[in-house]
Amino acid sequence: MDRSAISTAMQDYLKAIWDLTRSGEAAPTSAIAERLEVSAASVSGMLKRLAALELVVHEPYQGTRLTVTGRRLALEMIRHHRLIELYLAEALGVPWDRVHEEAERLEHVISEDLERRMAAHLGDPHFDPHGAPIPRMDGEIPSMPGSRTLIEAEAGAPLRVTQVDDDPELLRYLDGHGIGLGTPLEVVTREPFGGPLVVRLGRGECRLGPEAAHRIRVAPHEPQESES
Amino acid sequence: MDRSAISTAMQDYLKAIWDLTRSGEAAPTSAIAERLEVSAASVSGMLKRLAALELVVHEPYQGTRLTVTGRRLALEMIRHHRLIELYLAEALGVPWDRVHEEAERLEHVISEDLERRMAAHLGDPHFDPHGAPIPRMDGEIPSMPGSRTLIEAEAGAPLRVTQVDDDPELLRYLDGHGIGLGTPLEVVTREPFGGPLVVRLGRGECRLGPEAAHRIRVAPHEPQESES
DNA sequence: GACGATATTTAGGCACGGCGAATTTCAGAA
DNA sequence: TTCTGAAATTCGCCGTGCCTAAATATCGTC
Repeated sequence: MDRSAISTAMQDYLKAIWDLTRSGEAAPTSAIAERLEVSAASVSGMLKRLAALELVVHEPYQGTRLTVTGRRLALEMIRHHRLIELYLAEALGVPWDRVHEEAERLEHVISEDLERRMAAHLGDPHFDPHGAPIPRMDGEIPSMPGSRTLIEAEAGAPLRVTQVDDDPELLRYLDGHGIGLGTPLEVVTREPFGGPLVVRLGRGECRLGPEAAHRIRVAPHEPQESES
Repeated sequence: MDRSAISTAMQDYLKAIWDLTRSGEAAPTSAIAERLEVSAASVSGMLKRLAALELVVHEPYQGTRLTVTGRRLALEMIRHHRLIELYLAEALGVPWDRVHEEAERLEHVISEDLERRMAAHLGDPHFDPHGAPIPRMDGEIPSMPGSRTLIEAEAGAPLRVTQVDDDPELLRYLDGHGIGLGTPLEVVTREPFGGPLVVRLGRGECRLGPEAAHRIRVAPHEPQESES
């Protein structure tokens, strides 16, 4: 079973299911429908087709998981997507708020040969322009130790941005505040009840709503050595 | 009318019609069918749809031509295709016998922004890796003065290869004989009645069948200055 | 004016992916 | 336990897109 045997719509379903099952929970039909902006009826129909191809295990009324094959195909598409994003940003200077849309179309049509050439050109990178890990060809996913959302971060410690959501609107907002991947910052105060979060950026300060803070991940700026 | 309004199949029909009408003659339905490997009935059906969109003028039983809009779209795809071929060859080292296939899929999905970035990266090139002209954004097509097929070339004059057909099998064959774009050569003898053509390549000689000679274009190696 | 080549129309097939409405199932509250 | 609302599924259907074979029509030529 290889990717040319399934439609791009199916590939998109697999990607969505992979993402929704990251927590370990089976993906609810309604969540898939919301993600892909289609009706629940459409999702049920597609899940039946994917199950017939043995790409997912669909437990009626209980949710859906990927099979080994389904996971392999999902990761192949995600790998394509993130490699393309990074390639476009690095090699062609496409701004980080536009790479996602372009990659969404390209990911379905590049050959494995081209994928390898892009990866080699970039030095087999581990993270895309938004800090998301690029799955390796063997299915392993690089990790970023100590990474958590800005919401979860403690105040007063030196942090750096490790990952941001790829929503173009958020990315442009962050651009406007001088926040990018690797930007050092520190949580100053956290207002309760959904109030804003104040962060120090260089010599300035900046207030971020909880919506944004949820979609930014950070890690300690001076990572402590840990004995293995 | 922009390209997102028409399917990739329609885009392929427009490309084929553009190529078949280069001579000035309207494209016969059967020629389109042969080119795209579909039945004549399919072509008639598609031509009706393209005519309804005012992309072609279809004179029943007389052949088909592109409208101004149809030509614009056809050239846009051809421009994409050839730019992508060159980009893949130059930036990623894809061998010239594989760029066509990859470009055939990519040409339908790249954005205009990406097209411009690739062109800029390559220095706004005029010819693709097979020597085919890359249409400019304004619709002009770069020309290669003095270019003709190897079949038409006179014996004894210094020539250089300016263009080759993009058939992968031919390209690999030429690779095997050390013939590439720009390769200097000279016609030694031409056998009549479909016999082979003998060319001098550097210090060696090589026999080419008429099939190959038809698909290779050459120009004088030392172009004479002509007063304008 | 008849023939062969070419083209078109007709009628239909099939894959795909989607939807609304009706129905079923589940899980938690009463 | 029974009810009930949310979630999921099934059912019937639609529309697009592209294709085909067979029947029909047209063209150019002898």
